[in-house]
Amino acid sequence: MVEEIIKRLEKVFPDKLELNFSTPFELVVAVVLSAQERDAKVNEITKELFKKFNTPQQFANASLEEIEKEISSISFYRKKAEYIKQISQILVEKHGGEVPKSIEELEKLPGIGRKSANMILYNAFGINEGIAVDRHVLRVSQRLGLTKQQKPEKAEQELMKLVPKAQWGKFSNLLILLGRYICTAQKPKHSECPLYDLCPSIEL
DNA sequence: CTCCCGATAT
DNA sequence: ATATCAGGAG
Repeated sequence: MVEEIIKRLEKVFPDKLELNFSTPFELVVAVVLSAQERDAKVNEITKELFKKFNTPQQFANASLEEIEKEISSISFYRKKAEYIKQISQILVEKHGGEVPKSIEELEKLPGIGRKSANMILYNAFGINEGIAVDRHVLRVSQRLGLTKQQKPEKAEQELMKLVPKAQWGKFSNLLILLGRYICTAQKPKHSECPLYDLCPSIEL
């Protein structure tokens, strides 16, 4: 079931995020900005933002106001500016300016939770330590009958048993795109879905 | 569970 | 008008 899902989705979607980034650190910033926000919007903002600052050192030295100004059209921009500055300071002071490659260290960063940590590990470093379960992955997994859990952390535990470890990151990336474009929250586009015939939610 | 927060789809 | 959006912290 899961193998078939991945096989079909791979034909339609790429195994990557739609967030633009050129370094692991840029991905960290983009992921923080993407909370409750659309990727297109984040990309609009990071395009200009990364011209001004794109290293932890630069963000750590920037004032909160400078950062806020660059991202003010995004949701929760004050909190996000604060997180980005704090993360930058921590990376400079405790990680030699590098993004840590463990889920424990990533989760300690303010504004980075389990979902973001998983997303960064796979998409920056190719590491499969967990499955990033966001709203899309949760919704699509439930509709496909892969889990009935309502909480992302619980759903992740169940999904990790169903999906081969080597495919965790890919699975998440593919389900996000399916959820974004086809298996949408409202009015899912069943007729365009590559998983139409194996989805238990359709003939209800 | 509430707050953070603005843009956009419906 | 208002519901929702690639969450996380307190």
